Parts: sequence; C-alpha cells; structure tokens
Amino acid sequence: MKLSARSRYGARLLLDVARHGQNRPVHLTEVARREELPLKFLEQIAIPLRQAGVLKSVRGPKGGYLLARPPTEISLAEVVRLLEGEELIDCLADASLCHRVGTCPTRRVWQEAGQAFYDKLQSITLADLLTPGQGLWEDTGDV
Amino acid sequence: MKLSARSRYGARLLLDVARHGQNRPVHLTEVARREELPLKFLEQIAIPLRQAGVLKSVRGPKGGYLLARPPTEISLAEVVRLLEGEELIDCLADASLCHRVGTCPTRRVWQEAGQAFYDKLQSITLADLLTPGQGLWEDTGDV
DNA sequence: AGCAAAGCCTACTAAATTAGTATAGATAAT
DNA sequence: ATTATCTATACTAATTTAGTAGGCTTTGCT
Ligand code: FES
Ligand code: FES
Repeated sequence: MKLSARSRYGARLLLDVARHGQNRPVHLTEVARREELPLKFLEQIAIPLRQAGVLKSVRGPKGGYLLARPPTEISLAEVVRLLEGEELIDCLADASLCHRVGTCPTRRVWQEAGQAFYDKLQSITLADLLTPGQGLWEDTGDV
Repeated sequence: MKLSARSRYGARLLLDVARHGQNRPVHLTEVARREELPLKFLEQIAIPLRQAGVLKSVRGPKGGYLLARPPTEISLAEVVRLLEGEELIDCLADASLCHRVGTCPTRRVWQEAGQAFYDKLQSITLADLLTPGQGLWEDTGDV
C-alpha cells in the first residue's frame, strides 16, 4: 500500500509542464534536470498521460510536451488512475481471491476506502497546485 | 498502490474471531480452514494484532485468540495501520526522495488523500461488519 | 510427570511488483 | 542530412510481498 513513484513523478512532471509550457513545448530533458528525475522513466510515464489526453506532444527538435487541457480540467485522480494500476484492491478485481465472495463483508469496506481516496484526489486539480496558498483545497484544516 | 493480503486476511481473521469467539478462544487452525487462508501466514498476522491489544491470546491446548475489546471499539483503520507499513507515501517518510522538499506542492495532496483513506476506515468498526444490512456505514449511497 | 495442542518468534524462500535502463525507431525543424 | 525530440518495446535490477519452515514456549489433560 504505497503510492508508486510513477504517480509521484507523474504529478511533478505535469506540474513542471504546466509551469514552463505556457508558450512553448517543454521537453523531458528539461523536466528531468529541474525535477532531478530519470529521463527514461519520465518518458515512460508521459506516454499514458498523452494517450489519455492529459498531455499533448510535439515531435522533432524544439518539440516536447504541453498540457492538452487547462490545468483546472486535470484532476489528480485522473493522473493517479492512469499511473497506478486501476484497482487498489486485489479481490475487487479477482473474485477468486476470497471464498464465498458474495458474502464477504470486508469487500465493501475496501471499496469505500479506495473511493474515499480517489474522491479526495478528484477534488484537486493541477491548477490548485500551481497557486499554493490560495488553493481551494486548503480548507480541510488537518495536517 | 494495492492493499496487501495482510490487511485483507487480517480483517477476515478478526471477523472470524469475533463471530466464533464469544465463549471460547478460537484457534487459528479453525480460522485457516473456514477462511481458506494459510495457517502460517495467519500466525504472522495475528502477532502484531495481539501486541497492539486488538487480539488477546490464550496459550496451550484449548487456547486460541479472542478479541481484546468489543467489536465496536476496533476500527478498520487501526487494523490496516498495523498490517500495512505505517506510511502510504514514501516521500512523506523520507524527505530526501524529493528535491526542495519544502516547496513541493504535491506533498500535501498525497498526505490528504491518504488521510481520506484512513478517515473512511476509521469510521467503520468490526461491529459494523458483523451485522450486514443494518450497518451505520451504509449511508454513503455510492457504489 | 509427560504428552500434545496450541501460540510465539525468527529466519528463510519464492513470487510478484516496481523502478529503472537499453535499444531501436518515427517525426520534424534546421 | 542531421539532430533533437518523442514513441515503443523489451529487458534487468531492486524491492516488497506472500508464503514456508523449524524450533521454542506455555498450559490443559491424563
Ligand atoms: S472479497 Fe475481498 S476479502 Fe473477501
Ligand atoms: S514531496 Fe512528495 S513528491 Fe515532492
């Protein structure tokens, strides 16, 4: 139960592209340098994000990546869903993992906890992270 | 980002003990048989649960495990925290994983999403799982 | 007393997942 | 043409998770 590096790096990648890609494509070499992340790994992470229409790519020299949508339209939930495997709980994907699956009362608990996790991420967009200190999601109070 | 088998099995273990341990200790051999889980794995899972005061053990023949507290006092959050590693997000535990950690805006997002996950589990107790259909936690509506 | 049934504990092994690398190819600006 | 960039697949290494093994401890029973 650990958030993978893919998701963590993916969020930072998008944020970096959002910050520097206003007027020109941002190439991954830049991102790798600024964020101190391995280029080849970033390349892998960028692909599903592009395929899903979160990033948009420009090939060739002076190419790079841009956000495919405004940052207000990109939720962290979408990002994490693309980069983690879809399902957080094994037995929800593969019923054979639990005997008498129809009656297992824990099933629903896991389902709901995972939902709560994604609901939280759904409420946070890239835009919220670009303007720290005035974000909409700072109102929860807890640390 | 997968809930581990330890947590899934641990919840089923506790539930089984809650169901069958009203008047006598439940031994793990029974649980392993009823739940179709590996005995030796259950033994490992039971230990931290006992050390944390969730289970209580009786040694010797006719021994086994009992709940150390009423099921209304055992939240799933406590169980999962004991069985998963404590921290869901690596960079919250080890700041060196992210450069300029003080300014990384994603940090807080992960923190809050993890919090939402555990908050949900905190609101569900073993007792809720023992009486399916009349549980307090069914009111969220979503599937 | 002594046996057997349980839990207790540590160490080990195997499987699966994650993290990261390598290599080859496609596209387009210069 | 050359070169910078993305694209795609395949591979390897590291780490984590899942599960096993073996021996020790406690205690009820005869
Ligand atoms: S269905 Fe998931 S543990 Fe039973
Ligand atoms: S502090 Fe976690 S990704 Fe930057």
